[in-house]
Amino acid sequence: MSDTSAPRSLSDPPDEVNRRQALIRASARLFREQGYEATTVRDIAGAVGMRSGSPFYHFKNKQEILKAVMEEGLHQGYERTVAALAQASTLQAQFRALVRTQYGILHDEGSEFIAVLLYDWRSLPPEYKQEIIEVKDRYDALWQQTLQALLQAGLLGANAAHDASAAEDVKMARLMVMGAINFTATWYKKNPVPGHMDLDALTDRTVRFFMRMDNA
Amino acid sequence: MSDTSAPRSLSDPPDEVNRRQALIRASARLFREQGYEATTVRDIAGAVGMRSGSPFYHFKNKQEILKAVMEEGLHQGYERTVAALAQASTLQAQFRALVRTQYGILHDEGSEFIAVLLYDWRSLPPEYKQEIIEVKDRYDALWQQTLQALLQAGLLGANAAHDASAAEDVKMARLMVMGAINFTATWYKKNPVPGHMDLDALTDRTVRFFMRMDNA
DNA sequence: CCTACCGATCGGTAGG
DNA sequence: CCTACCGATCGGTAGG
Repeated sequence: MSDTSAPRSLSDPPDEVNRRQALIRASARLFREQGYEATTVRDIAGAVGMRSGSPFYHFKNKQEILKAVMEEGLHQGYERTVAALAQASTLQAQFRALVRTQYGILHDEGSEFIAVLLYDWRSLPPEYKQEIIEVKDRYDALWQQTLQALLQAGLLGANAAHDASAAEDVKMARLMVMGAINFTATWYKKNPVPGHMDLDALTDRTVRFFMRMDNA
Repeated sequence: MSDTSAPRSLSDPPDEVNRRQALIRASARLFREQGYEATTVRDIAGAVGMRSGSPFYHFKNKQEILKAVMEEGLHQGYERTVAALAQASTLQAQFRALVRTQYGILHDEGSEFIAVLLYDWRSLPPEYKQEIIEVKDRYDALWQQTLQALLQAGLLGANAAHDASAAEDVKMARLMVMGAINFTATWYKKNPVPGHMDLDALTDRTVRFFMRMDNA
């Protein structure tokens, strides 16, 4: 239905793609707040000023909306992470960039896609999971390189590298660090009061906890 | 409906409480697999051999079942953690005990309650959240003591204690460590193949990553 | 705890 | 993208 749409002139497609994007963004916000199962197609339609049947003009069913939200999250996350890493010169700066970017991806306004990926994963039909996992692997690979180098330098975690930082150790380190960061989705709240911890302060504390600082 | 049941002799109540427990256990398993919203009262009833209306003899609505699952998890978790801590003599042994116990609570067969608490939190009605939070605070306090001592001794995390291990630092350390552990609920799978990492191995790796080992 | 049932809602579709 | 609609299912209840 979306790959065999009628031929159209070069001037009218933008709107259709914008409506689709609006649905994805609104869905992400609603899924993030209420969960996928508790969110109604009518909720989604209403959020963008449509009637209840209209989202099915853009997606063939509700599950495809969920999949699109997750794909959008991985796409944005990948781009933001690559850009952040490119700005960092030292190994330590790279780690800080990874942490700060992940916090932004999880907590920035309008950036609810990855939180949905994490917390509504079980609602995604198995056929779709494979596709998403492949994209997610490329995303995780961005972390793997920096963490591998940090481990080898003895700068990550409580202990100096044991052997030669086996691939298994790097993976475990990534799961621990990303797990701690991703879990902030369950407890971190933004701007409740002026004095509260913002994402930069959260990044500081996180980096300090996981990475050796030796400012000596 | 449940607080004004008919007066009964001292010999027949046990069964009623057993049926209620069976509902809680079955619900926990179903919620863990499918999520609260995707689980039907009919699913729950069927899992314990009841008809669809019968769970409402034990709970006044579906949300009360969710609340009961979470309360059961916190109760069991508290007891298991206290027992594990009591067995540990050194500070390091206490940390290992906390980690291993939490992994058991999250991944042992028949122990799905806390995973439900973590992943279906947003489905719990706000009125109930307050009650659960109070119990959860006591649970978290069990971690706080050990982590505070570890931080002060410079044994936790990548850096030696900075100031005097402020309460904020202890809380942050707990959120990071428990976050990493709790997040295993999303990726760790039990006994897939003989050679796979079991909970003891997972504990080893976790402890080694977060706590200074100095076996010198 | 069962039988029988109900009102409400939900995902999705036909036909324009 | 709307109107109008449908079959299925869901949480919950009455009455025993």
